Amino acid sequence: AVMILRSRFLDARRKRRNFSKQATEVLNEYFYSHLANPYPSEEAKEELARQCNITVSQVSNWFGNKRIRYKKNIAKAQEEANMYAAKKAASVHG
Amino acid sequence: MDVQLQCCEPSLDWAGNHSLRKKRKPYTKYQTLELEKEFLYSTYVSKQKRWELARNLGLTERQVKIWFQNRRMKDKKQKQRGGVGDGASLSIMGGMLKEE
DNA sequence: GTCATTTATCATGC
DNA sequence: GCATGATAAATGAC
Repeated sequence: AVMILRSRFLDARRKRRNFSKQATEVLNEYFYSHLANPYPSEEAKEELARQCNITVSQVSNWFGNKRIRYKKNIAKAQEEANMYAAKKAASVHG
Repeated sequence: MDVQLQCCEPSLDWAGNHSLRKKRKPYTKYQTLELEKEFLYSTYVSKQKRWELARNLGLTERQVKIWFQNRRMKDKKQKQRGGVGDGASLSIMGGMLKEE
């Protein structure tokens, strides 16, 4: 029980703040200019962290979330496109 | 939002299908509590203890092993982050106590 | 073993 | 109500 209380304090989710607009801009700029390989090196992460005034871990978190969510949106958009393409094809032949 | 359409170059090899991966399944409070309890005694678990934990908690030995690995990483990360006393005031404690 | 990830989930912001 | 940042399971490189 005591352990749970301590974990509540250590859990930073309960005090999450959105990054500044400038920070998000810097991160997005790097992400989309390295879209072929959006995996910044440790040095690049430190530089990004310095520019954005956040920690290296936060930079890693941001890129992790960005990659999976970007990929998911692409997949969803593609799925939607295929669905409407199939619907159109069916209506034409029907 | 990531509504930047792939107009020219959809060749993102890094976005490969890892979809055969086993889905993440959160552990129960009891499972986590027992694992944390054992972690207090030792951050490394013996093979014998690992077998017992797996059997008692309905987990595989691999899951117990990986839990301790992740838990050690979490512990290291917390220690790097300057310990427990991060300026949290005691007044917030009251709100937490009645949650459990 | 560590450690950077992937992925789902959690908790919060708005 | 989702967008977003952080964390919890799970994998794989080394």
